Amino acid sequence: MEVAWLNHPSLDLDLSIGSSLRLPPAKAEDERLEVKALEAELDRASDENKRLKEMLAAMVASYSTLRNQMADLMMSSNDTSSEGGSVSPAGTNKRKRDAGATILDSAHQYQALANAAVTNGNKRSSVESTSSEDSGCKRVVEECSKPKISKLYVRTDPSDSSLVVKDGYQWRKYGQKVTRDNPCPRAYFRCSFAPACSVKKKVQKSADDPSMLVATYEGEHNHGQPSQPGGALPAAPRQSGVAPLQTPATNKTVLDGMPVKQQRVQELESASASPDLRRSLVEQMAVSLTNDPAFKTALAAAISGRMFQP
DNA sequence: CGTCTTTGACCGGCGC
DNA sequence: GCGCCGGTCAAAGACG
Repeated sequence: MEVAWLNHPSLDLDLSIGSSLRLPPAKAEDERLEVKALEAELDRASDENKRLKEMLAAMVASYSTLRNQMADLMMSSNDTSSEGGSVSPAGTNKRKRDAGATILDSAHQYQALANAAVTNGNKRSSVESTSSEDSGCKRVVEECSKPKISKLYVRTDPSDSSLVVKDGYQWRKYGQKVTRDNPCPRAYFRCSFAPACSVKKKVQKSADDPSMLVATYEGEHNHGQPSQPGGALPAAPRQSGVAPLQTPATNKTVLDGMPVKQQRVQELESASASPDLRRSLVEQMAVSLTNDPAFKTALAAAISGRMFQP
């Protein structure tokens, strides 16, 4: 992964134009006032520029750190698969699923970086995303090697012990276990909307980040989304169906790009969409956009371009 | 009263 | 074969 957008020409935010605005001393008083106003504006722009550069530096540093950690994790994963000695804190990584957990955590760290980018970017940017409101719904979907298995990462309140991931479907909890590699319990859910639906869901807090819920979907829904606008939706009092953010079994990823975004826009434009649905769709679109390098480049260009506007 | 959650027991796969 | 561990079952209780 490259950070080529950081080298974008429009990201050269160095403002050294103050000296070119000096006026001859024989100007009228109103012109002096105008010059002062312009200088004040320049000062504000310079401060803004300074803050933006600090944010960029922090983001690059975070990215470098996480990339190094990712490389370490990948190397240790290879080591444990080729050698008997394991240094994993989870103990003996003898089982195949442990290797998968390592990959999962790596993806988790990349998502943490993406979330940090969203948060930092919204502090000063004129582009605001509802996902920065920290409502516990920053999500990303990672495709797994196996078909019909998908993972969903949901940021939630660390103090919230409920393992509920609102994805628009109706789930029935049928078990809970404390696994060896994670002190947080893992909850097992089955789709309760259709009795014949074989989709299962496992939800567990991340061992590294208690504020991150990891939902693993297995199987494929053989019915529509219960909370889809216009669709039949039985009352689900305990688990308020919010937005059908994705169909887990289809392994559609929000990172894929425009087709999903266009679909979300169409859903957003639907007059029958509930406020919760629209909010969640906006959140998903924001996450999707922040994972798009082209969008980042355009955003950086817009920010830098705006600063030089009169 | 129907549905859902909780939780201990049970089952099967895997490694030693 | 035994023990560990993840996943599932099912009875009991909670809730609206």
